[in-house]
Order: sequence, then structure tokens, then C-alpha cells
Amino acid sequence: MDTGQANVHRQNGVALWRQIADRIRASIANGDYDATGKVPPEFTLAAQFGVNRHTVRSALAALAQEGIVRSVQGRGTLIERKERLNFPITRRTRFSEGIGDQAREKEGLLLHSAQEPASTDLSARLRIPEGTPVIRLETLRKADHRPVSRSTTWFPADRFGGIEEAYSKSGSITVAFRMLGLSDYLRVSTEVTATHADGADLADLQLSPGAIILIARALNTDTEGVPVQYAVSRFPADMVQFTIEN
Amino acid sequence: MDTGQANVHRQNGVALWRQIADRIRASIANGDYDATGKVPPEFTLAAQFGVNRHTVRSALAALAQEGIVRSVQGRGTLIERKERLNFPITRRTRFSEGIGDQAREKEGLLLHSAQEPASTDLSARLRIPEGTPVIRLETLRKADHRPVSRSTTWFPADRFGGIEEAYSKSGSITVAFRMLGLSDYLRVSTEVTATHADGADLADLQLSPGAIILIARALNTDTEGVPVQYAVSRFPADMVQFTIEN
DNA sequence: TATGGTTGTCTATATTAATAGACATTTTGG
DNA sequence: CCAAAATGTCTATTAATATAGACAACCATA
Repeated sequence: MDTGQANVHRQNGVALWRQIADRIRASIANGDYDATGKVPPEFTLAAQFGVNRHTVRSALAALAQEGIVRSVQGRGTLIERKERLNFPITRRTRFSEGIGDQAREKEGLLLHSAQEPASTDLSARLRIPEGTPVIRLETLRKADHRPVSRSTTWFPADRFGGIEEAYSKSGSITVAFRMLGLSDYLRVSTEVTATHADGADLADLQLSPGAIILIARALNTDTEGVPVQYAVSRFPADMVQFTIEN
Repeated sequence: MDTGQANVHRQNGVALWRQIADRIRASIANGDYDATGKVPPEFTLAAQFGVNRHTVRSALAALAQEGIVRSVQGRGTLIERKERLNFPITRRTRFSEGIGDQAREKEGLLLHSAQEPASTDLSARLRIPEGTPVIRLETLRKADHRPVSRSTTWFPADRFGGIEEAYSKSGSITVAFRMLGLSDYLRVSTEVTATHADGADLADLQLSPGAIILIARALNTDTEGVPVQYAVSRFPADMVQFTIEN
């Protein structure tokens, strides 16, 4: 669709090798090299981007570090991994079902949980008085053993006491809710923004610096419209896209 | 909500000053400095990020270049501009109404138009035979004289001949559709991804290199469900967020 | 098995990014 | 008006980034 044959820029605070790495990563995700299963030769890429071959090699080294490509002397640079998960955002958005069969193994890990008073912002979103106790879960989700999202999520403590255990056991919010007597819930709003990955993202999501993060801030309610969960989730932008079906 | 007190990273291909500029820009957009209307002193920022004061100065110089801050000797670094437009994505998403009163002046510019045969991908999305003529519009949207999106959008040529003129005159897709006899249309799907800004983005959207772009790929149909428009729009991520209300 | 295409490694050099320190200049507020 | 708190400017040094060229090592295949 978009050719994207824009050239690479100097003196912008982003090293050439990183810009090139980002471009190649995007091309791979886009399926541009599917015919061969290989990235074009270093020589060709260097000419294409108008840089020295060594600069391209730096870019490929970075991608190899991420596990996306593997260079083999004499053969070329092979594509190892190529994925972009699609997350449908609907009134009935659920993480695990959303992935569907895009991944064989799905995992939900509880990194940390705590009880705390609701901040001003949070209390407004959950429609509870400021300072009301809420349970905060820090979770990491994986698909086929690759981390795909890092979430911070809050629940009213009075209604969902013990949800940390329920989630820890089941690895699923949907199941945890069910264990606590909430059989159904609805996504009422989702805000989507994007930013550069910070240190925590790099560590948790196993990204390389300079990566882009998609952020979704979501509010779920029960069928009566009473807020039950507010979540801020961070996804690696090169692995994930959101789809909103109306 | 998220404190974001992650530190800055070295040797990642992204210059420290750029990482710091991005962080400060985000803090400004987030309203962190609203109390004073000023960015903290260079000394303080340097300590906060663990870098030399000169490095912070480079970051602030970049933000000044973007018109976001203005440094005044003796006083400090004043915040000039602070905006993040919100775009609701619903079944009845329209650009101009979506912005609503978030901007006083709204503009839609036609950069270029052409007629071309539909590609494989496009024909599938618009549900027309491959190669069927489509009209492509390249548009730029502004709010209060600042560019907020750069779109490429396609229409079936047989049904919407002359839409380039209609858009050019009105600066609005909604109005252009109406001029061609389509009084109503619906957003059926939107895909959201993010990437680094490329050269064209930098030029068209007046961004500084390294900026992040939110990409929305949208399909609109008439009330009968027949596709009438497919659009790929690019938004500066630090100025825009999407909201999906279910 | 020879050859062309490809990645791996090495040396050298120039430019950019980052640190460090000192001091000048300007504004604000007591 | 003075002092504190800012930003502005200058010099010097080190580390990271990028270019350039040459050649070795390896793989596929004709």
C-alpha cells in the first residue's frame, strides 16, 4: 500500500543503523521478503538506504539480537521470526479470545499485586470515591512464549477481593472474574496512544531500545454499566495491531 | 498514573538528547508541568535523567525548534504549546466532528489526486474486482493551523467521479460525499498501528525526526454495507490519541 | 570443482554525541 | 539594588557513529 521508500535521515538523534533496523523490521512484518525468506544482501540494502555496508551490518546485528533475523555466511540473512498479532477491540474484547488461533500457547503471568487507595484519575474512571481501596495487578501476557503485553490493571477492592489469587491461578481476567461471580463484562471505552519504550518496557517485553509501544487504556463494566476494571496495557508496536470493528 | 521514572539508555542508537526530548514532550502533553507553565530548570532535568546539563540543553533546543517550548535567559524554559487531540472512533466517525471544539479552526487540504487501478489489497477491502479504477486522494488535515493528519484515501471511481473537486472545495469528506449524493456512511473497521515517522511524515506533518506516527486504516461503507472509502491516515502520536467507545 | 554471490573481519579516518568545567548574561524577588 | 536562580556561551576531551577499502571465509550451484 504505502511504498515507504523514504530515505533515512542524519543528525536527528536517531542513529542511521537504528533507523535502518526499524525499516527492515517493518518490511519483514509487512511480508515484503516473504518470497525469499531472506533479507536482501547487505550490499543491496546499503545502496537502497544510501549508506555504507557497515552501517547496514549494524542494523542487521541489532535485528539478530532481537531474534528476528539470523545471518549465515555465504547464504545471506534469513528471517527467523515474523509476526504481528491482531487484537480486535470490540464491546466484548477479551485478551485470550482476541488472540484466538494466532498463537498456540497463551499465558498470563501475575508479576505483582497490591491494594492501594484510588487516585483522583482512577476514582473518576471507576466511578468510586477518591481513596477507595482498589486492587492493582501487574501482569505480563505471552503468546507462544513471547511477551506481547504488559498491563497494570485496577479493580474495586470491595467487590473483587482475592482477584489476585484467581488471576494467578487461571492466568485470565475473564476466568478470574467468573470465579468471583462476575459471569460477563463489557468493554466500554479504549484509548490508544503510542510512545517510545521506556526502561521497564525494554525489560518486561524483551525489546530493543528505541522500540515503539502501543498503549491501550481500557474501561470494562459489568452488564449493568458499573465499572469493574480499568487497565493500562502496553504492547510492542511491531508485533501488534488493534482492529476496531464497528 | 504511570510514574514513568525509567531512566534513559545509552548506546541504543537513539541519542540521549532525543530520548530526553521525547520524555519531556510527553510530560508536557501529560500536563506534568501545568502548575508552573515551565519546564524544570536544566540543572534539575540533568540530575533527573542522570546526564550532563549540555545534553539536556540539546533536548530543549530540539523542543524549541518544534515550537513546544521557548527558553528565556534568567527566567526558564516556558511551555509554548501543549496539545493532544482526541479522536473518537465510532460507527459514525468523522474527522471534522471528531475534533469538535478541541480546535477552533479546522482545515482539509487536497495535496494530490489520481485515478488508478485497484491493487489486490485495495480491491479486497473495497470489495471490487482487482484493477477496477479507483480515485486516490492525498490529503492533509490541520487544526488551528497545525497539521494533525496525513491521509491517503481511495474511492471507487465509477460511483464517486469528481470527488477530488468536491473535497478540494469543501475540505471535508463528509461534505464531498453529500455533494455526490451519499448522505450517510458508516465506519465498519479501523486498524491501528504505530511506527517511526518517515521522511514524508516529517515534511508533511512538520515533525522532528524520531517522532512516532499512529496509523489508522479505515473502511467506510454506505448504509447498505457497500464499501465507499478506504483510508490510511497518519497522525503524530504526541499530538493525538484515539478513543474507542463501545 | 570452480565460480559468483554473500557474510565475516580487520584497519584507518572523519564526524557527531556526550561529558566537564568555567564564566557571562538576564530575570525575578526580597 | 543586590543576590539567587536561570539560561547562554566558550573551550577541551572522550566515546560512539559512520565511512572507506581490502580481503578472508563460506555456501550454493552450474
